[in-house]
Amino acid sequence: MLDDRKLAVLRAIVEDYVSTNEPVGSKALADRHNLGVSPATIRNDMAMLEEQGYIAQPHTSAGRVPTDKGYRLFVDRLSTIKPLSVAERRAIETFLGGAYDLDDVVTRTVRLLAQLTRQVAVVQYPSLTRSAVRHVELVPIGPERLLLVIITNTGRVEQRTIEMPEGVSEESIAHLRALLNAHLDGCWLNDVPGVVAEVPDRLPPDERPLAATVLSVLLETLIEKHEEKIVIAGAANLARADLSQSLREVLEALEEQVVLMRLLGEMGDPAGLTVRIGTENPHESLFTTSVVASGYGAGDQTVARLGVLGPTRMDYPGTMGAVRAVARYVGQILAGS
Amino acid sequence: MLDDRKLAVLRAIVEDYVSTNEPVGSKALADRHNLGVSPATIRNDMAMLEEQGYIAQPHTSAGRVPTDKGYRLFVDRLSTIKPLSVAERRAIETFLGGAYDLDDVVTRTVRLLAQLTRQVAVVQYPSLTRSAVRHVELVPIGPERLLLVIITNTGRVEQRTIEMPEGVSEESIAHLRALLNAHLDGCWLNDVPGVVAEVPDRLPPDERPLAATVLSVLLETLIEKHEEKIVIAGAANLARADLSQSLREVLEALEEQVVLMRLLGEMGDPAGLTVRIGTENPHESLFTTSVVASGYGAGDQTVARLGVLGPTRMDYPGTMGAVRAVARYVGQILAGS
DNA sequence: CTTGGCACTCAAGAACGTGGAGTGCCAAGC
DNA sequence: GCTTGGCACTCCACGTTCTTGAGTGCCAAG
Repeated sequence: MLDDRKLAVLRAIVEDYVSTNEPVGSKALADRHNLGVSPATIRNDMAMLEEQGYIAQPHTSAGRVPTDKGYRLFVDRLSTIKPLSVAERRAIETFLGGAYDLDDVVTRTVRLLAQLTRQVAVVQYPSLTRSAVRHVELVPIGPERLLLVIITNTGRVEQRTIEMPEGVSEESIAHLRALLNAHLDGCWLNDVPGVVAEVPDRLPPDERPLAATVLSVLLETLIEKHEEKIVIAGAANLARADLSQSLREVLEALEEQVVLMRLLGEMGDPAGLTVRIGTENPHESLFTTSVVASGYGAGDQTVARLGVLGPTRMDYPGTMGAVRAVARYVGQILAGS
Repeated sequence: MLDDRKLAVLRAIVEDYVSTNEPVGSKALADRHNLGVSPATIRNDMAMLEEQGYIAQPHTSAGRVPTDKGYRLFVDRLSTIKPLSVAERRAIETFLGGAYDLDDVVTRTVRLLAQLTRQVAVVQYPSLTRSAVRHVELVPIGPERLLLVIITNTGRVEQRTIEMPEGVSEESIAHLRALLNAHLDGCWLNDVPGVVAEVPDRLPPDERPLAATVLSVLLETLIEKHEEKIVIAGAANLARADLSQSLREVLEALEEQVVLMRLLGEMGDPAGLTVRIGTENPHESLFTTSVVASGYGAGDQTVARLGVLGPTRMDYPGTMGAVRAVARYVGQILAGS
């Protein structure tokens, strides 16, 4: 159905369209790529490609533009991920190497990705649910207040202040802290609720009110923060790409946490690269955009996702290379720290 | 030079232009506002206002548009800050009331402000330098690591991990912690370096290496985080306002931390409302925009700033009302928590 | 199957006209 | 001296028309 030459034509169309942003005609194709055939032949091929839905004309007597389906075929079968240049790799290393805490890693990553791809970058914080407790701390601050700090093995630190019942002794607090750490150290956050349920029983009755308060806040924190944090950068790059009328919709969508979550969350393969093109996206405002995303994490394990969003008319090989490289490098950083 | 009627005309021009987004002519003015004079008279007044630079025509035979100077006069002398409606006040209270930690307060505030004004909102985190230490905590995590947590009276919590020298005992850590808290509690962050300098002298020699490490990290944290954090929301509102060609520039400017800092930082009166119009802004990309900002803080003391950015063609009275109200309310929240 | 030729289509841009909102100026009126 | 209606003038916005040229589909010959 689609012989090699037709595929070559499709590839050429995608490449030309991406670089020129103008519908590409048969003559231009014959000139710029040496396909070894005449424009007329290419026209025949194009007619067939159009019939099958891989390309379309904005109007009669205009050149062809790839459809979502065309981009999909291009990504799946006609392109190879483009490795980064040495300079780019070096830039990543120096830029991310200087980070000194998780916040810093994440913000640097998102900016780097935006700059590298010249598109909108989206990075999800390492998820709590896929992390384990490294340490729990209870710090009295003032007579009736306590600070609860939870540190995870992904370097994330959550804190909440707690109003204490009156008349709680230092020892009770120390005792509870010891107990919590004994039970929770290394515990997957998913499992925390189960483990924690039995803690009050092991305490003397007079310490139970404190424990109840602290535990309810602790669980609340884990659940509420389950709503995971996402940062974006490079929104200005959207203005460069001429999504014109839909630009505002896209910007609005990007400000909704929920949409962003779905954007990254519903990607197929959790570890590898995923590309979602145009109408494949989960939200109507993003039908004119594509998303290239990847999981990342310390070692093999995926703890969160990152990616970029841009017009469907996007340099897929380059973008995919950048996303993959950044994801890997962030993984190394997380593993090493 | 400018009698009352001319000022009334200017006010009417600003109001009409803001609401219609079209150059306003003498006839429209006479119709919509009852100035008690004929269009011809208004034309004379307009000629004079133009001569003095308060208004301008986009081209001959078009209506008039306020200049930056015109807006300035309007803001300074012709308008009064518009108090929020009861519904709006209630919305602020319920929306901000539910916040449970500083991060939450700040993100809710910025979103609220964006929604209320339908513009881009900018909120600066309460600055460290203008805060005081409330508590310092040292938490051992793992055999060779320590977590340093600094809690300020503005609710901000900073944490850093520290690589420990080997063979440090629990007691040494507890000792250092006690000493730090004794010295630093209530201490202005500005004064921390001075206070901290003498701490090592009071320790037995074998605890000094630990102290040195911890103190250097502590100081580093205070200095580095001096670079203050800013969050924005509502960028999509920029697309609605038709800054058209400059939209991209504005978006780019908003992504630069430095520009944002200057935007809020260089405003005059630290406590009250400040308005900066068009070319009064510190960055060329923002010459088509105006900024309405205010300090906020617990009690009287200003610990940071917040504000909104929009086209110069902006509803100043309404925006100023919203910014002032939100700033006050955030102040109350900070004071109460 | 490929290719050159050819008639056809249609968006984009230039050229042109025109309607109307808005102005400045002037002379008459209060 | 300020205000006002009248009036000529300007010039943008908008619609119409024409032209141009890139690009197509089809066909008959190679």
